[in-house]
Amino acid sequence: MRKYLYNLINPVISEIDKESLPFLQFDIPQQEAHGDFSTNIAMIISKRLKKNPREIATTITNALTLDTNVITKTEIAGPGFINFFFAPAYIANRTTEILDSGSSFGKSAKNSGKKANVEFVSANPTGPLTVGHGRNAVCGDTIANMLEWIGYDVDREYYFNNAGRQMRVLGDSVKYRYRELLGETIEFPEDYYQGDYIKTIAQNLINEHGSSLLDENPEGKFKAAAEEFIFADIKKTLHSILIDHKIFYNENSLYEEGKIKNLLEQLKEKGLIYEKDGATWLKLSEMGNEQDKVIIKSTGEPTYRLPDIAYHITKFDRKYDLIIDLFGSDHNATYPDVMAALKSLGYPVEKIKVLIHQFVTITQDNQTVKMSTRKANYVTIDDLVEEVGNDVVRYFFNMRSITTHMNFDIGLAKKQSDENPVFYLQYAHARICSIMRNASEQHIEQNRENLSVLVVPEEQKLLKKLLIFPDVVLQSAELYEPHRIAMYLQELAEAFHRFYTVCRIIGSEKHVAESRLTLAAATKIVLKNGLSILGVSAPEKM
RNA sequence: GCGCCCUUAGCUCAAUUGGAUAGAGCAACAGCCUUCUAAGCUGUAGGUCGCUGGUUCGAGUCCAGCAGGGCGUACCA
Repeated sequence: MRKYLYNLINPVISEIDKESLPFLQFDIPQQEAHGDFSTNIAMIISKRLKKNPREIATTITNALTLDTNVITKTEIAGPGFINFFFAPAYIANRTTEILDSGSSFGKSAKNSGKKANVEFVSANPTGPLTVGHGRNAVCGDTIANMLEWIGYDVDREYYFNNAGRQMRVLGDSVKYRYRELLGETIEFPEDYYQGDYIKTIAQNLINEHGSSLLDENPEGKFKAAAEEFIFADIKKTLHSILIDHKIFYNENSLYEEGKIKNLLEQLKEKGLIYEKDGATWLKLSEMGNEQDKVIIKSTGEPTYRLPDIAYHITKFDRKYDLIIDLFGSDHNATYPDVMAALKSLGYPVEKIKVLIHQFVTITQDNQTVKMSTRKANYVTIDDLVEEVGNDVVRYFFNMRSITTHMNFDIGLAKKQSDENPVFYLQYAHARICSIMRNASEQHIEQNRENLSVLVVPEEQKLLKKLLIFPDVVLQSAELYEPHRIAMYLQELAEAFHRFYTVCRIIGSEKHVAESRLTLAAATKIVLKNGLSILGVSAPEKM
């Protein structure tokens, strides 16, 4: 419908003021009285030509020749908006497009042939995934889904590091528990990993090796066992909320494949690093950032910046057209350094989109819960899924903009799971399935021949909602904003529930019943498609 | 101190990217089930869009300043 309008207006605008053409766009007015679409182009031209916008709008509308089967009327309103009213029958007949496309209604080939990489979660394997990781995990996966819907070939990637201090402490924590379980009296360090899973890992080692590992280096079998155990747990957790990364990229491989060494040589060659106080510094101040930072400590160990830069170079080497990094706000100070270095090395950094989500504040009994993996003070994603189910978890994290500092009340989430908005959407889907079952028993069949009978306001509202779905998907994906899909589905479900209340199918006149059933079928398709982007199931019964 | 983010109804959050009368859910109140699922629908009430200026046809949205909150600001990741 937008395209139709565009083709209609375009020639007229070209004649009045070619320069304004790029600004031509059509919005859906908030108020129904303002029509199905509106454009502010007259106001834009007005600014450039210094003419009265309403006069320009009149000129435009007078120049149009309308097919009243499609557009019944136009009007000029307010300061100079032009509003368009589509013919109800025309709208009703668009339903067939939804039915024909089915499970691919809403998909676009806009980016077909392009490859995207979405890096998310990327938590080091030191403990189970917590509710704190939930937002990153769910939003990352949903963004990947959205990109697939607009044509990208998407790789989901998880970057981790099993070499640093964190992991050393982890291995040592296991060894302490190992000795403890073998009867030794130990004093477990306060800043070591306190979680019970450490004991489980130690017990597993005892079952397998007995006491033969007492002389083993904590960084050897202990760390390896911990990493393996915890990673298996993380993958299982992610899988339970429908997340399966294709690539697990280990920082170690950057060293093993000589990528770190290559990078250092490149940086040296371009004069971007220097030595001071026994450490190697990156000249970030010359790249426009605040201050120089250390990339190799005086101990000879690199800081995280060096591997991070090398890692991102591999993403360029792997020929991605779009590279998405999803971080929590605690990383917001680190990526500008990496970006600056990549830019100085001549990489096309505009292909990288860094998305920062704000933290979810977890509250329990009116108290803020400060999550800490070290202190084993956390609520895990597993706990939450077990309590409320993966649909609620996925919907919850997807329903708010990632820029919002979201609040999550654990008690409320558990208690009010029945009232969670996700059920509102799923209920609409289940209702449709139920109608279809009943209609089938009554021998009412879908029929596209008489769709123009769908002119009741509730039918028209629902139809219009359905038809904008592809636009919503495209916009959400291009803005990397999953919550827009969730908001849209909420509105769609509302439109359906109203339709359901006012417009009966069984018992209505044959043509009406058949057409309404067809409309319900189209609604079912869109609900299911939308829910699948969010990773939420569409139940047949509730 | 500096950087990024946030401040909208009692609570949790939207707002078509600068559009017309700022909207949902929860909580509150009043209604609607002998007909397709009441996990639903209808209605009432609830607002100085943190504050002050500025930009323009038009500002919750952009700019400046101020106040409050979150996250950072390492030779940790």
